[in-house]
Amino acid sequence: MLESNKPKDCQNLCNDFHSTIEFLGKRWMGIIIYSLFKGPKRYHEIMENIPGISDRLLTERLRDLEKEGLIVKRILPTPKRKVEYELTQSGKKLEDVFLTIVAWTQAKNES
Amino acid sequence: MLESNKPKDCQNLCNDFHSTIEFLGKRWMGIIIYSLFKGPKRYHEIMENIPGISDRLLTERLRDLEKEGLIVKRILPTPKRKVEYELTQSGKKLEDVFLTIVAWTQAKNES
DNA sequence: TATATAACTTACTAATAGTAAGCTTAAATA
DNA sequence: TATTTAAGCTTACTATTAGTAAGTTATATA
Repeated sequence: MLESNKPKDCQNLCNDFHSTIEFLGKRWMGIIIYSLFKGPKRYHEIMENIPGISDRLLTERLRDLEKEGLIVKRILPTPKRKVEYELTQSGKKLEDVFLTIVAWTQAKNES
Repeated sequence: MLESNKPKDCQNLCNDFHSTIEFLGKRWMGIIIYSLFKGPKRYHEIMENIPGISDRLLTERLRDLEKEGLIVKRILPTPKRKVEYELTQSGKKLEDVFLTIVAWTQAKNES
């Protein structure tokens, strides 16, 4: 997904930016990642953290994130089926990006 | 737009992040802003910079950006109708965010 | 006068998101 | 033992958003 739909005549910087923002910008994507910064979470915990999201889309986004290597899914061998999602190293590094976005939003709302 | 659809039980940081990413994450939004970092551009110049975008969506996004105060539209009094779009102070400050995204993408692609 | 270009607008189709219901496995409770 | 409840999905369908194609207005040039 990060590979497809590349604009053809803009530079590399622009390509890097475009592919990433089109992926991270899909509905709910950002906030799903955001909710995992504090540590691994179970499916229904993520749902509870994100009012308004549907289970269908949550599943779809989690698959996208797995495919891109930003999260890992772990099925725990505990009684009562337990599935956990955790950010990979790559995923965790997005925290910088997210903090910059929050800072920008706050600066904007103050002025 | 930055105001609507707020999740109810996540903290302020999370609200700030959510509203902003849902706005910036709309299709083509990021790359339109990106293309204006180098300075004001005319409608068709933006189009030429962003292969794949349609004129309908470009117009729609430019209106959204105006409404949020991230760009200004300027109709120049030159012969041959000339319209220019320029980032506001708020808009220009997004460059930090964007550079962090590019840096993250490059780090990811290298590893 | 005919054609071209800039910057849109409108109408319509295709893709993506949202809603609602159902499925499966296991544990908890009656 | 039978029934209910919960987690983690899947499927089918509707609504919203994006993409495509054509039309509009005003000036400019051949």
